Amino acid sequence: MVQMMNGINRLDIKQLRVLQALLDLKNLSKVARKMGLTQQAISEQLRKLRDLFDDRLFIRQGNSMVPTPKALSMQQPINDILRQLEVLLEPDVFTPQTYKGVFTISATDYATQALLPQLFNLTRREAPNLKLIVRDFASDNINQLIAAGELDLLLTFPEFIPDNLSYVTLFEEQHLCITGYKNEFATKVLTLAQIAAHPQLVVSPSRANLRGSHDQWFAEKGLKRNIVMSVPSFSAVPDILHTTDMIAFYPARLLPNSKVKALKVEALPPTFKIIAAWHPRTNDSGIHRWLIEQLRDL
Amino acid sequence: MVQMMNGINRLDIKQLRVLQALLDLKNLSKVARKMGLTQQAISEQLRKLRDLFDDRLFIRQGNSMVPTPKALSMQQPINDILRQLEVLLEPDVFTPQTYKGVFTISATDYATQALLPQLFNLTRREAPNLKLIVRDFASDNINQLIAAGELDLLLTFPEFIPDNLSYVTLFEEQHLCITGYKNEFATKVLTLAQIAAHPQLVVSPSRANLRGSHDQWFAEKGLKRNIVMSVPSFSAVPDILHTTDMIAFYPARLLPNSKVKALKVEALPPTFKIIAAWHPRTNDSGIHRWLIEQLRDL
DNA sequence: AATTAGAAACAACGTTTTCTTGTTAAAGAT
DNA sequence: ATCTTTAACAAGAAAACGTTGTTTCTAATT
Repeated sequence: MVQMMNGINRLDIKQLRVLQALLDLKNLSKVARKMGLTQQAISEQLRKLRDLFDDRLFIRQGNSMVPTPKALSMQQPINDILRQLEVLLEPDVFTPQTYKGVFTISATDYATQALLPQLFNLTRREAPNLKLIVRDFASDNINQLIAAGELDLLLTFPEFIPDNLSYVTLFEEQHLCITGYKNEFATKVLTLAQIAAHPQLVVSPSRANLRGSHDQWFAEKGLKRNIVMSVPSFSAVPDILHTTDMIAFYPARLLPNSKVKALKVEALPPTFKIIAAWHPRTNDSGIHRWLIEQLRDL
Repeated sequence: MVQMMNGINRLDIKQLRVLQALLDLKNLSKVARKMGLTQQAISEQLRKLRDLFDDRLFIRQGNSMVPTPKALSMQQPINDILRQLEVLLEPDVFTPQTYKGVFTISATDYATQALLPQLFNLTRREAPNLKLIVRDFASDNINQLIAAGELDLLLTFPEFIPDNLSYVTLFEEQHLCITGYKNEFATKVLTLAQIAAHPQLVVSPSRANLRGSHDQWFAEKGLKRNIVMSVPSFSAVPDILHTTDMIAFYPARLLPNSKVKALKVEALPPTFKIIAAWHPRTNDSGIHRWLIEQLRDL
């Protein structure tokens, strides 16, 4: 790993621009004026270019400098390279239609069901060259993954995100009380006591236990829920309710569903928020901003 | 034409290499080691890059630097640009099969007939992307044209080329004495006196007059040629001889020709040289060297 | 919780590069 | 022949770059 001071390291973009201008104007003084420098400076750059390319490059012919074949042969490549450099420096306007890349989202089970189908649908149409990877939301090593850039976006509940991340609330969600569609329940409004007493199913994505997200809310009202079953994901709930007489609290956005129906209850549990969170380093990223914007508008 | 010190002029190839290496290694110290510099130097370059692109580019995450989306999006273009720069710096090996360009040859009437058909044939096969332009050889403004790069190569006689040009002799040519194929001449060897006395045609490309290139040679032998006609180009000679009883001195390389036949003469006029000449600035040009090589081998 | 190790950032200074002013030399143009 | 234009050469000023020395940050370990 020695400092190699031959070839590319001796070349400078400014020198390329000098060469380009010389090929165009064939006159050092004009190039100097164009670039806001003195003729002597251009002469010196030309000397270095000659040394570097081992070719005179331009031969003085009276009042104009005639390019050598070597110089002429470099014109096109130099123009190409300089144009690419300009593109590189242009502050990039994000255009979903042409954006090409892979984007990794970590989403909770709920977010996957409530948001991603529509998001996929949208991106297939609006950003056909964008590839999305969805990973399970594993709240323990989130920090590592997102810090290392292995995750680009989190779709989850506020309580799960580390506080060094940026985030926006996408929407508020309401749990409704549901049961299998053919279960015969009173059509009249149920009291919370009746609900609490009924055998019920909870979803516990993170830890497998018989505790539900609204236990606290029931407790405040002096009630204890009759939880008899716990599953790790929302997706199984309708199927289970369909064949049993259990009830469950189920996010409104995942309804309607042909296998279940909502029950009328005297009070609804507190709403909860769904947020999108990302690492602050991606605050200015076009793809992030666009995707988050789309998620908010779904 | 003000000195615009924003954007491309602030960027440096070395900085691009730093960025490339950072994207690869994600660690300033390692990049520094790889490039034979100190960590501090890389840090300073990164600072400038951040300023230039208005983006943090890399966020420190413990022992590694995580690239921002902006930095990631620049990886491919930067790799492309750097590779193109390397190609630019490689001393180019000339390969006729891929060479693309226009080459302008100024050739005398004779050279056009004696060399160019075979050269065209060869280049179509060996250098399919090379375009050749042939111009009449006008000896008075040759210097200007070749100095200005409007002519790449001259195919002519040594006496016509300015002495600041480089040249090689392609071959020596012999004039033969010819007449129309059905003319009834003695089959025995003709004396120079007989030739001189016979009505004859000369070719005077440059100045229209009744003087031929071998007048001097005849004069040395005390003879004066009976020149009765002058044409500006060799190509018309066989047609004219075909329908008259004239004779002419005609380059051996343009024979045989169905319309004329060579006569036996007691002595042949001096040979003459055909040279290829070019501007010294193109001494090292691949295409020049290749074409001249081909012409010598024809 | 304190310590340690690895790494980036900041600061000051020396070196190299680049640009400028001044001048010379070469090639056309008047 | 003289004048003008323009490239090249020279020396010094200014800017950029890289180095050593030091501080700050972060994560891993005790």
